[in-house]
Amino acid sequence: MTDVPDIVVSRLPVYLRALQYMVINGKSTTSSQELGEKVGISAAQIRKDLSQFGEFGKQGTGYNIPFLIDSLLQILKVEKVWDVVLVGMGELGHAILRYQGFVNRGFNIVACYDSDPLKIGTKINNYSILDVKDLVKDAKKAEIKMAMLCVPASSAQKVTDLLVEGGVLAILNYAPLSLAVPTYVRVQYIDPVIGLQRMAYYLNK
Amino acid sequence: MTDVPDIVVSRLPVYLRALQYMVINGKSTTSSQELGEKVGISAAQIRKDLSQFGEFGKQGTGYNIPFLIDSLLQILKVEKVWDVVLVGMGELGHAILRYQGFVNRGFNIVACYDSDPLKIGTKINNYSILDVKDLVKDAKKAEIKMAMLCVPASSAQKVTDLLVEGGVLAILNYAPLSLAVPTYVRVQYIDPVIGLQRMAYYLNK
DNA sequence: ATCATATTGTGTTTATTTGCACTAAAAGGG
DNA sequence: CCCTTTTAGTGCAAATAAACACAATATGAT
Ligand SMILES: NC(=O)c1ccc[n+]([C@@H]2O[C@H](COP(=O)([O-])OP(=O)(O)OC[C@H]3O[C@@H](n4cnc5c(N)ncnc54)[C@H](O)[C@@H]3O)[C@@H](O)[C@H]2O)c1
Ligand SMILES: NC(=O)c1ccc[n+]([C@@H]2O[C@H](COP(=O)([O-])OP(=O)(O)OC[C@H]3O[C@@H](n4cnc5c(N)ncnc54)[C@H](O)[C@@H]3O)[C@@H](O)[C@H]2O)c1
Repeated sequence: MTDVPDIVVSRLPVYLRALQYMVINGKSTTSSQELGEKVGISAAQIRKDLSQFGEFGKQGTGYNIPFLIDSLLQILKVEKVWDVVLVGMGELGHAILRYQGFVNRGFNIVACYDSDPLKIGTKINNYSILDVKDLVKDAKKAEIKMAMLCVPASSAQKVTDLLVEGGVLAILNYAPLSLAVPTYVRVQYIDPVIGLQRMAYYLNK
Repeated sequence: MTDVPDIVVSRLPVYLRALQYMVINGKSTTSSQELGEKVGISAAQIRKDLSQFGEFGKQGTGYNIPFLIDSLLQILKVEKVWDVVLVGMGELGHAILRYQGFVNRGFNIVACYDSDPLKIGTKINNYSILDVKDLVKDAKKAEIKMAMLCVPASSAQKVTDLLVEGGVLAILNYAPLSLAVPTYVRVQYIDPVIGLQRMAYYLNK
């Protein structure tokens, strides 16, 4: 458990999402077989992954879904809600701020920033857009560990450096470029075009 | 070249993106070393990946960036622009439709669909929102191969089945759940919460 | 109580992926 | 022209990941 491979960790949120969906559909137990079919991963793989963290199932009967969900929430450290800041209040930043799907999965946007004087001070959904100049200071003060980055590619590295200076350790990057960060900072990339290009390879022209 | 591992293909768009960014910054040659530093992948890995498709560099001098970009565009089949349909014109669908970053990377939204009678027929950016009832027929007729899915989780599988029926072979899914599709159909997932949860694991509470 | 069935957790094997290290080639300087 | 430096492409080894297969155990039916 001290040294779980990244690739195992990366699958856990997918299991969690599928399990939470099962609960919505009124199910209370499942098996590695059934879960595997839902998420497109082999049953053996799922059992191996989970075995990295303990024993959560029962032979013959499978897994109790609420218990497994709870265990995964603990493992992923999302049983409490993390404070997150959002930088870049353009088209995408607005959509993200209005999205209701974060908080019930462990994340709460607590502040949003922009550099455009016309936007700073305006209000959206109870949020006042703050000046990015205050980002480092604010993040340090509130001990913010996570951020979502929605600025144009041209300023993404600059803002990333500010986030790192402010003590942020995890960045969800929507800008279409690779970021340079210290090894202790994690980045996850959201670039729909990368997804489309990965699939285009397999199409016939 | 007939059987390149998925994982290799999945890295190519990342290389491409970094190379295109280098061009913007006025560079015309690079090395596996330099590219590797930009994207956080070892130089050896990059050389191995590219060697799956041919020889693109020159010993001693590295890679000519425009040539390598062109080669990657060919390999990924994005040197032409693919027609894509968008289903689900809510908050996110609107933001995606207005986003200008698709077409210069190989993808063009040609139609958008919704099921809400209040939305069908309304106009956004020269697009008329079409009735999802026509999706299968339209997709077949226009031989659409790619789609972006922005409907709520509760209707995502239903719409997916329509897309498959319409002949779509690649789906970019924004709904927070795993989709069931035939083996010949590819899906890429965009779920920001999954990204955040993957990082939360590494944070200290 | 016994048996058939289901299903976990895991040791072992197999497959895949990455990294290493070297050869070959290209460029530039003196 | 020769030497030094740089760097691609690649065979091989090491590391990592996935699949297999089975003992152990739980359930329910007869
Ligand atoms: N809109 C989409 O659907 C979409 C989809 C995929 C990716 N993206 C990417 O997300 C990012 C944002 O996209 P968008 O459409 O919202 O762009 P946008 O231009 O509408 O918004 C960018 C915002 O960032 C602000 N900004 C610029 N520099 C800043 C800085 N240094 N500090 C703080 N704020 C700064 C701008 O003032 C603006 O409000 C881009 O990188 C884009 O490529 C957007
Ligand atoms: N808004 C965001 O920033 C964001 C972020 C991440 C993920 N998502 C996900 O993206 C999806 C869309 O999000 P949203 O905020 O735009 O939701 P939304 O409710 O605003 O929009 C959903 C749209 O889909 C349409 N729809 C419903 N059923 C349909 C059907 N069968 N056929 C065609 N259209 C149908 C609805 O009429 C509506 O217009 C959701 O699954 C959401 O979880 C959204």
